[in-house]
Amino acid sequence: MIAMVDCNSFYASCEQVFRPDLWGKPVVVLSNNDGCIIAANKEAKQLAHIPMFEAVYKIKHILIENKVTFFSSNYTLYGEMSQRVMNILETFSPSVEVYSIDEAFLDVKGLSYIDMRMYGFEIKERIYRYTGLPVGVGIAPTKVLAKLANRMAKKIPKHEHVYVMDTDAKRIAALEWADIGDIWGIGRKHVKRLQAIGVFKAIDFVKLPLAWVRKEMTVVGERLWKELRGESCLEFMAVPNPKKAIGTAKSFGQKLPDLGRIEEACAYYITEVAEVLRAQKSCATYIHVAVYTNYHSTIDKQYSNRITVTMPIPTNDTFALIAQARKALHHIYKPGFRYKKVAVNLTGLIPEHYVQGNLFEKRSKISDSNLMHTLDVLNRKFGKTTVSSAMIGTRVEEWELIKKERSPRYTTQWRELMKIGV
DNA sequence: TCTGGGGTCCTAGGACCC
DNA sequence: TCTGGGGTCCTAGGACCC
Repeated sequence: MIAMVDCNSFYASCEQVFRPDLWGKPVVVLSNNDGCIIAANKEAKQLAHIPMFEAVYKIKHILIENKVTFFSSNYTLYGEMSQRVMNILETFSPSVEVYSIDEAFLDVKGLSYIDMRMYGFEIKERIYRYTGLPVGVGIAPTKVLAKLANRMAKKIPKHEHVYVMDTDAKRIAALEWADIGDIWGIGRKHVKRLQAIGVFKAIDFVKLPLAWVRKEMTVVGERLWKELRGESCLEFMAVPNPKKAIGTAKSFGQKLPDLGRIEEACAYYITEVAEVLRAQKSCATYIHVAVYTNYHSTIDKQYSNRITVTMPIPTNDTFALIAQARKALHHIYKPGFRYKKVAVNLTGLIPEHYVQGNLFEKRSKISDSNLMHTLDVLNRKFGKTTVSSAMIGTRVEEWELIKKERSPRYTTQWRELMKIGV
């Protein structure tokens, strides 16, 4: 059996933990740049028609009329709260797969002597008591079924956020209950095609011939089909695989016509991704750089372009990566446009001790790992850009993201601790 | 004026190798 | 008349997830 634990309206719940005055009230969280809605608690979902991913400026009046509190996203806070939840889960099973910032699978196959429903409630209650965050727990024989059990735990009130699918009769009942689009891994496109041939419920899907599923939905669909029938196909990954790509692509706070600011933003993003790269002890072979104008705009001239460069020797040296990214950017930048976004992506990631040198470059010239290590230590201790490349410049506020309504970073900054009383 | 960001996996087709 | 067969690597595009 596998348990699936996931936090309810995670971002909104994190905000509410530190704001008792908002308990029971509608709360939404906005995307980077305060562009659209990415999370809403159940009060906000009930209250008004608030479509997820809707542009904020279009529905701002609805939010204000309904007294919905909105926050800019505060990933520092969410990441740290997530860590707390995962730490608690580690005490429930020796084998935990952290699937996303707010979800994890627990391998519970060795716990057959325990009452699974009690176990689920214990998880739910302990996490709430220790963190203030509400969670749902679904327990079932496969991952896809555990996801489904988790959904039932939350959607069917009598289950009180804990549901155990431990018999075949319960599995069949679940498949009869679930719409095809409720199944993890079946997205919009497939829902349309399935409905077109009369498949509306999960039970209809598992009755389809496997050959059809394989042909129309590839091996991905085949796995889902088998998992829903109780045959486990998705590997349990207690140890995460190293990332195959590390990238970032953020919109600017304002549109930028000049190469200078874009170069600075690009250098900054490279600095960020290079830190992640070193944290997983990898080196990158390729850098992809792309620029975009605002494709929503009807008045701006549109342009976007991308380029891939190969590093002479795979590296995780921030300065070497910035130098190459800068050259790449010069290739694709064209004057006369108002740019909205620059994206950088590192791929061809290999473990740092497997890096193959080449005859013509001296390795020490390409990378100085002591320097990088010192940089990481300093920035971790004293703050993000305590020591960084001068390419980043000093005009960060001219391109950085807009976050007007960000809550305090209660758990990671002394100056932003929660205050009680007057 | 204002519309997110970071990922994974799979397949087909082209280029190339022996 | 008749022009092989087995393979790898890479990229772009599609679909999906949170």
